[in-house]
Parts: sequence; C-alpha cells; structure tokens
Amino acid sequence: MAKIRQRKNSTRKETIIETAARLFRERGFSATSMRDLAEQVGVEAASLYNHISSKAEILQELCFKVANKFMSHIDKVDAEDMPAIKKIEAVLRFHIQQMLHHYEEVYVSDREWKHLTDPYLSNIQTQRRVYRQRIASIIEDGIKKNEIKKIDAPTAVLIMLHAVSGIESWHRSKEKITGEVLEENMIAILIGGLQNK
Amino acid sequence: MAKIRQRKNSTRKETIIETAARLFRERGFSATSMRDLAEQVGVEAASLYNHISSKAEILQELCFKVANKFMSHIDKVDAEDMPAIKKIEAVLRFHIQQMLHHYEEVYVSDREWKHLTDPYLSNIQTQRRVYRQRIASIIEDGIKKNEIKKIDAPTAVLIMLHAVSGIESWHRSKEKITGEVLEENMIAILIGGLQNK
DNA sequence: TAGCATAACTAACATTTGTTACCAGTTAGT
DNA sequence: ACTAACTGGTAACAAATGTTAGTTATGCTA
Repeated sequence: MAKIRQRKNSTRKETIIETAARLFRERGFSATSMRDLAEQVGVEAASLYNHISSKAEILQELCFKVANKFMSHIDKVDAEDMPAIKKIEAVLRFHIQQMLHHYEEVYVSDREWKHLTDPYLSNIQTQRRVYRQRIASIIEDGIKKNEIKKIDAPTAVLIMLHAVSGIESWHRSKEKITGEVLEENMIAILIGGLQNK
Repeated sequence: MAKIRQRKNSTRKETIIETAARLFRERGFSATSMRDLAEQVGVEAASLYNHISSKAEILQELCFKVANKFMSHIDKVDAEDMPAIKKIEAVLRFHIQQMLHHYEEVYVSDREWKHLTDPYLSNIQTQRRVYRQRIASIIEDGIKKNEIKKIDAPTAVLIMLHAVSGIESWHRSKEKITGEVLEENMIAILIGGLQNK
C-alpha cells in the first residue's frame, strides 16, 4: 500500500496543503480537482479525506495562514520608532521576501481568496481591508511629515501590493536575476516613486 | 419566447461575451458555468450555442481582442519620435485608461488566459512575452540615454504592468477618487520611480 | 505477537458540468 | 404568402466533480 510521500518533518496534512498550493497556483482553485491533487500526492482522492475535511478547508488554511503572517508583521513594524518611509520600505521588503520564498501560498491566497465562502470570505475581506488601511495610514503620516510625495495613499497602497505580485512572472522566467537584485530593483522604483526628493 | 435582452447596437454574440466578461471577472473562468452565464443573459444554457461555439471560444475572443488592442497601441507609440520615458508614460497611460474603461475584458484576459488551450495558449503566451520584451527594450533605451534610472528593465516592466491591475481594487472600492486623479497618481509614483532625477 | 490507531483502498453517490439533438416560433427577403 | 435563416426552448448525454461508506493494509507500542 502506497504511503503518502512524506517530505521531511511535516505532517501528511501539511504535505497535502503544500501540494494543493502548487496546483492552485498553476491551475486555480476551481480548476483543480481533488483527483488532480490526489494524483500529485500519490494517493486516491478519497484518501485525502483522512487528513482534511474538505477542499474548501485547504483554501481556508492557506488564506488565513498568509493573512496572519502579514498582519503580525505589520504590527511589529508599526510599533517600531522609525520614519514612515522606512516603515513602508520594511513592509514592502517583507512582501517581496514572502513572494520570493513562500511564493505558492502567498500567491494563491492573494488570487484565490474570492472562492472562500462565508464566514471565511467576510473575515478575509475585512482583514484585507484593515491591512491596506494600515499601510495607507503610514503613508499619510509620511506625507504629513514631508517624507513622502503628496499622493493619494490608497492608490499608493494598491500599486505597492499589486506590483509585488508581479514576482510571479519572475518565478516563471528563464533568465532570472537573483532574488536580492530583484528586491533592490523593486525598492528603487517603488520607494523612489513615493519618496519626496 | 424570451428574446435575448439586446443592449444598444451590439449583436447577440457581443452581449453574451460582455456578460461573460463580467462573470469571469467576478467568479473566474472555471467557476462560471454556462448555466450561470445563460441566466444572466436571460436565456437557457443550450440557447447560447446558437451564438457561440463553446465556452472556450468566449475566453479566446476576450483574450485576443485585448491582446491585439495593446499590441497595436505599442506599435503606434514605438513608431513615434519621443524620449523613451515619454513612450513608457504613453504605454502606462494607455494601460490605466483601458483598465478604467474596459475593466472587465482587460482584467479577465490578464487573469484567465491560463485557461486557454493550445494552440491559443501558446499563441497568447508568445504575444505576452513579445509585448513585455518591447516595453523592456524601450526602458533599456531610456537607461542608455540617462532618461531612466539604472534598473533591471524586465523588473520595471513587471512592476508597471502588475501595478495597473491594482485598478481592480479601485473599481470595487466605495470612496473612489476620480479616474483622472487615479491616473495622475499612478503616473506620479511609477514614472517618478523610473525617472532619473 | 496481539491490538489499535492511522491511513490507504474500492465503490458508489448525487450533482454539476459542457454540449448536442431536435423541435417550434419569429423575422426578413422574395 | 412561402421560404429560409435565426433564435429560442426541452430533454438528454457522458464525463467530471466533491464527498461518503465500508473495508483492508500498515506500523507503532504494549
């Protein structure tokens, strides 16, 4: 009887969710069937239900894991005492690094959260709204202190966050510059674009 | 016998495709069924096939319509005689305006092209690659002429194009600034971020 | 080695899916 | 008025979907 291929120190549930993240990224949540997932895991579809309770649960775990990670990071940054522009840079760098090193789950939770159902859907929508609002507040603070250009803060947030999701193209491209260089380039353009000079 | 609700001067096929664009944006291509679409159009699912030949065809039409539009615009811009940074600005403004005024189809073709099947899939992938490459070339030209910061051109392209897709959030937000103000803000940040000062 | 929890399998389910076949009104051109 | 092209409806299809039930194999611990 074929056992689930256990990747290093992770439970079977974690293995399933990691694999699902990859498939959800490649094909989207709706276009990924439980049989697709099972095949990639090396098991029959029904066997997945020994570890997870539904397809929806997988997406929930992915989305909330990522949401919590970003939320607690901005807590930390916001508590520190530094110029607003530095806070924005810290948040941006965190996003870039997460997209570099936890690509699949970050990308999926950003693109596929719409397929959650209530109450999880409302919950994640609220979290996303709050999160963007917090970044906007930091930007507005930076504008007041003349660290940042006089621009519409929500627009700046929208640009920042969406620009980062472009790292998906980087992952799929052949001739990659290194992650570090990518990060510095993105910072140069985006922080350069926000900063008052 | 219920007739298709004819919107102003458009054929039935166009009505179907417009409605499909809206649903594909809201729910994604895979999560939109032909029965969903039929209901929104005000018709039975089978009747749709009097006007289109398959679900896939709808996505194809959307994707290639948008791709052609962007491709022919960059042709025009590239042929003109202006500084590289101005060309980039022109391309960026076009993207912004398209996202403002043809939101559904632009957004859908950007997000859902992965669900095309060959030969359309390969075709669109090539077009997208070529398009990004052309923008990158303009940027590299601008760097040579010291109009643009010394940055990695493909990274700049990736930021530009993905930032624009953030306009989706703007469409869904309550307290909207006007489209014109949004455009100027995006230009300020992104062109400001690229420009050598 | 016996026992038990874990995790795999097979079979089947009720729905939903995209699509086709076929038929019936409607409309436009002769 | 006759015909042909349209455009709608109903019924049905095979395949795919998420999930459950029931059973069997595995491997750890006593």
